[in-house]
Amino acid sequence: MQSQKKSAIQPERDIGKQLRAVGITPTQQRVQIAEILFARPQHLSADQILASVNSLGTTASKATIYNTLGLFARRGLIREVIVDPVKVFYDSNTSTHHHFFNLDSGELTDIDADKVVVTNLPELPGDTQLEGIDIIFRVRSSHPHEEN
Amino acid sequence: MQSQKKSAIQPERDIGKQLRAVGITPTQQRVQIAEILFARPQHLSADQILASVNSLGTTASKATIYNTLGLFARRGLIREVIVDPVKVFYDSNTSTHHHFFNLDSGELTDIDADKVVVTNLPELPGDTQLEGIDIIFRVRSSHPHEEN
DNA sequence: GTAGTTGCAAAGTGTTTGCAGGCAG
DNA sequence: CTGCCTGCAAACACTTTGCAACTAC
Repeated sequence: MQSQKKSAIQPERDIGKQLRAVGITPTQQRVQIAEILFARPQHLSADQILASVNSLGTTASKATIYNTLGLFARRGLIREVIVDPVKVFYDSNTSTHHHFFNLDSGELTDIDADKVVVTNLPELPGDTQLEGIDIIFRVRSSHPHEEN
Repeated sequence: MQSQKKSAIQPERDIGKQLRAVGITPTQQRVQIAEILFARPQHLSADQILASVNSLGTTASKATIYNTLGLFARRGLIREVIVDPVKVFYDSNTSTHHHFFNLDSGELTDIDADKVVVTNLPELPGDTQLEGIDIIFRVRSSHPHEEN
């Protein structure tokens, strides 16, 4: 009984544990940022996270946001999604999956891994190891569209 | 005989035609940029193109490089490759294919379309149309690697 | 107490823009 | 001649960095 816990009751504690589990000291700011990200699977930009953190009382600086996101990503807690030339998205869903990227709205949507089957994997260039596969379906909202 | 031409003899003329074919006025700079890009299938950044153009005698400004690359991409002459958060690559190979991206060297390599078979295409989000599919294999050079 | 973290502001990058002068047709 | 291009420099947006003050443990 003492090893059981109802999740979502004290998220802070759990998040602290989660961070420690990957060797990250759980500071106020990091826990705050993690709470926002891990609340549900989602795609957020550094800016959005900064805004969320600061609207929740505690503050974090831009520098800390970027440091923390980079750290989380290196530790595998989140995934960087590079689809927009202008900014990076951070995805709190780390299970294998892919994305729709709406070029008009800038919106990012998940695609279940089993929806896209990749066969015939190519052989890697000499002396490299695979870090990850990104599959992005670029879509546009269907209004008639001028090309210029 | 008059409608035959040995390619690569007067590339400028051909490129002029190619540009006109997609409704682009072939100015000096645009032809110059197109020549570099179309010389062979390759992946170049705006910076690299600027350097190439300027080392070839004719000059083009940064603004013109960006304008031209954007224009070429919209007209389908080249393809923008978004893999590096820091800069866009322009790919003069417009046939369907995918990429290896070496995170250590920043190098981009082609993968033939038939090497990667995607089955089970997901259905698009309501009211959108597919613009393109990007598949990127992120790899690292195989030296032991510290994570921090 | 001490290593590690944070915040601020300044610097850095790639890219975009405004506008005067220039070139293509 | 006229509208479209080009170049310059300034503006931009995102991200990174340097360094002093602060916090976790």
